[in-house]
Amino acid sequence: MKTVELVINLPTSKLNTTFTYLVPPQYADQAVFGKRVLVDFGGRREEGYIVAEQDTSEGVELKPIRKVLDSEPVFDPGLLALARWMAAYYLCPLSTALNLMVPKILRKKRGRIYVAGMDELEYEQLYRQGVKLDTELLNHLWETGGLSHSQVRGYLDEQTLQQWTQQGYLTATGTYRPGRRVNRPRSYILGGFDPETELPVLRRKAPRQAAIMEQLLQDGCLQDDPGPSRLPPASLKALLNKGYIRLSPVYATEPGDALSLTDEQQEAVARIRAALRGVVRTDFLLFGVTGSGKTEVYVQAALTALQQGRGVLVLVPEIALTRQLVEVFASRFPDLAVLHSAMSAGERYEQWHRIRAGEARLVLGARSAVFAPVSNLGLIIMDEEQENTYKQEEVPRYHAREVARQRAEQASAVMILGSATPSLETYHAASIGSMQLLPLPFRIAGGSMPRVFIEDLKKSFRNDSRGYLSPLLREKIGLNLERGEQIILFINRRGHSPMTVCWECGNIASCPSCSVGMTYHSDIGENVCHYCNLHLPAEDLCPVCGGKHLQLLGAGTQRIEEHIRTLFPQAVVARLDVDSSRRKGAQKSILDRMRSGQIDILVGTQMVAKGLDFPNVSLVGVIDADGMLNLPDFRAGERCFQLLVQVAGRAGRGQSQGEVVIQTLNPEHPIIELAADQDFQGFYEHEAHIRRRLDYPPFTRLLRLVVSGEDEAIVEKTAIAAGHFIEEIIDASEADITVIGPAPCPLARIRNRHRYQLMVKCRDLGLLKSVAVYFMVRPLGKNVRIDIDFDPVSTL
DNA sequence: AGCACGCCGACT
DNA sequence: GTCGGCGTGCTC
Repeated sequence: MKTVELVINLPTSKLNTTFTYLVPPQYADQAVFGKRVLVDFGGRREEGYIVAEQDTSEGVELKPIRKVLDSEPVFDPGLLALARWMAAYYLCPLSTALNLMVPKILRKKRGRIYVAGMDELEYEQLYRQGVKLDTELLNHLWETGGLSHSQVRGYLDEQTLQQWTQQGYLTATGTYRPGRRVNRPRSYILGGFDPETELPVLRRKAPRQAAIMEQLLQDGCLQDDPGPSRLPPASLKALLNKGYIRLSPVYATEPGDALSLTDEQQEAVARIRAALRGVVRTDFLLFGVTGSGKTEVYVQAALTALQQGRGVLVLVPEIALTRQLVEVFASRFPDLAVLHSAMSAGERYEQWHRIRAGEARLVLGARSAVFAPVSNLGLIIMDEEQENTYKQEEVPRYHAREVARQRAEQASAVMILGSATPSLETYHAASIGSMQLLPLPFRIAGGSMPRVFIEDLKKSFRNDSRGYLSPLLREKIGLNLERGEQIILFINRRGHSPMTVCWECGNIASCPSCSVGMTYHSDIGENVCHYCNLHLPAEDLCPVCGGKHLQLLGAGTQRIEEHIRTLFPQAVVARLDVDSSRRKGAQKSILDRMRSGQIDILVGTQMVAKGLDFPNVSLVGVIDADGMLNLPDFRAGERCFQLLVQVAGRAGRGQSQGEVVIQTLNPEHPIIELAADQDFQGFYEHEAHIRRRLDYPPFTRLLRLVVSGEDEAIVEKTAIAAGHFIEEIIDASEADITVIGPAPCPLARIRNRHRYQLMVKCRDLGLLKSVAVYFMVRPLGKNVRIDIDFDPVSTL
């Protein structure tokens, strides 16, 4: 008899084991690796993932599977191995990790199906207890494994159906057959076809195929768009089968005839190619300043892997902020599959399906694309590897970089991490030789690095206290406008102003459920909490004392935008932040207007710092560098450096020399000075020194425990108890573990939950895990939650 | 996750 | 004397 090993789809690590079920003969063909099935588990109906198929000698008492839910497998053995690794590394339920592999549309059941809530034997018992159901219906259900709503209605009225479902005699479930796939255009090219001999034959026997071939011979390429003008599918299929035509190849350019590459690019490409051809896999750090031509190296590496018949995965922080990279890939690789969050579930599924079917061998997407079902993976490229968006902040809290590294290892694939400002972890790995460093130190367009001015706000405030722009920045903006050049102003805070203070009672408007101030948003006239997104109307009078003297302190993008408009009424000003680009297409329209020169000054949050390439921008102003520097997070310095270098890189990408003005209260701060010099090496040494001394990553492993709950006293008590427990482990093992805290999180309360955190530092990952396991297996108490985060990126 | 089994406090 | 708290263990 056939049996299957199942992972039950319930979110507990306790179920990271498999259960064996019997496959009734009628399901033998359908119940295969990677599909989901419905089973009786612990007295109820649950879903299980098939992770192995076996045969067993008869006589073993096993429960049978009830139904096969998928029409096609949702993961392959490689992805299962990756999920297993995630479950072990991040200590999450295996089923939760497997869920990540399944496209969302396949997580929603379609076509409601009713199955019997009991088998024959169980029914006999019920019958003896006086429960009388419709035997004919039950027999039908047992035979077929499930009937549709209308079929069941053939036996029962709606009310009885509802009643029986409620009592558990019937179970409503469904299958995971997705909706219709969206047809997408395909292009075909000539296969093996000899017009001289084969065309006349075709004309006689299959005139429609002949017509297609004539068209193709004439144009060289054939586009088949869905819709009324669609080519006859049967003819295309016949031609494909004969090998006369082929689906258009994956790449447009031959790897040989690369665009002219610089020496450094050639060297990088050569080393990546060697690794792709070699036996020992290698990870690379492609370290290149903005404009140094990383993209072309990616493209060449991808071409090589595809030529070897291997798949390629390209990961980007966010599709919307990486449009230029996406466009390059889309134009060079017509069969690229793109996965992003703005797509409908159906569109994503269509892409997922193309990847799984091997139709698309190159996949580009954000974080979750690391789980795309690419087979025979040869290369993973991760652009802007330092970006925090690669870290998922919900369970499982994985980091796509680490998952990618693991996937590359399992698939013997090459990995390239690309950045102009690598994370400390990655650069450290490169400097100790566990990754190969590929430097691209120069801008290829020949553009020089921008000239950076550090403006001491203390000094300019003494001279002129008006507004948020120093006289220097104001003057430079004026000059730039006269020259008809564009300007980017960067302020890492959205909204109008982060603080509303009452000068009569001293009250500061703050969120009722979080321990943060409300940010005033002038466009909607509301106060917004940036943590729980609560909107409250902004009042004219103080809500506490009724006082009239409310003042808005500090500035965000909206206030800077208004300020600029009054200072430079002749200029066209636009704002780019999540608020201004929330409406669909709004962001694209702002960027297009910027590109075509309709906008003179673009004010924005870190969105303006990333990946934009506007040749006519010759001035970048950083309104407030200190806000980034003084966050209570050990990575604040690193983040500040990265943002400053990135935003500075927006200046002078065209002909003229770019200028950058950094406004700060701490002009001598090493991070500011190093960023002004664009001195990554200096920054690395500076920051690595601090991290080593304070024992922070990359010199140790970090585990963050957040205890949260509505009752602050209980939360504090639990956190302290947790701390004591860890201390005991430390004593017992005499290992080098350090515990910091417990202490209230910098954001001490979010959504009405008080939060305390503990940081556990230890070089030995195994030991850190044993600490975490304790808290996972045994939740500490009622009304308190403990969240576990390995390698946290934020500690707020 | 849900549910059963199992050992200690306030009550019809 | 019971009813019920949730701690521990199990689900093929």
